Amino acid sequence: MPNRFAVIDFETSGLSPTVGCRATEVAVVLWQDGRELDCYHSLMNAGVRVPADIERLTGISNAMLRTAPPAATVMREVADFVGDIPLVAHNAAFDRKFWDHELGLLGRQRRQDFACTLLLARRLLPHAPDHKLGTLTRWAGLPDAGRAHRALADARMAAHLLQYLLETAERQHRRPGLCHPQLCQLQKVPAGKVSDFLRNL
DNA sequence: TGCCAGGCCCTCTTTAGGGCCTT
Repeated sequence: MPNRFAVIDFETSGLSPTVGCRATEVAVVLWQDGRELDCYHSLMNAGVRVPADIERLTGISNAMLRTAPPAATVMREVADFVGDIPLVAHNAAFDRKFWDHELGLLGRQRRQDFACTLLLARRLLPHAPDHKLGTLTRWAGLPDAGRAHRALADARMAAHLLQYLLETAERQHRRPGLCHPQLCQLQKVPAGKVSDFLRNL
């Protein structure tokens, strides 16, 4: 059975759907056995205005969104693309709440858990300068995937980081090929118990 | 005009506070 992951990243109009923020761009990288198999990427028009500071951060302008496909169309496509493949994101709590919210607007529900490269990096890479996606990418010497804070580049960076984390677990703890349920368990283990947890898997 | 969230994790903690991350 191949070890497959759907690594997802949203760009949004703000930090939380609970205050009216919506997704503006989504990308999913289908990652299997250390390489990208396929990807989905689209801007999405949810009918919200992007604040100027977020326009500057992401480079996604309101003019770009006016001509983007409707959010509902994009979400149907990306949900069908992902299917029941296990999801991964950097700071998954953020992407999970937008995934759940946007699917909810379609009357659909999430079908799988999220693994989080931020939580995993805090456990497996405790000596990194910090655990921002960009910092970890540079610190670990991972490939430059393009402009940061665009969904496809960030999803590709997170996919390479996931691979680096899997290889770190293999190199440091002799645990090859951790699967998604094991990653979801590992990300909740107290930082001082990582070696014990991996040894006893 | 400026601000808005929330889960995780550490510590000067646990009857709490604040930094880290995401946009």
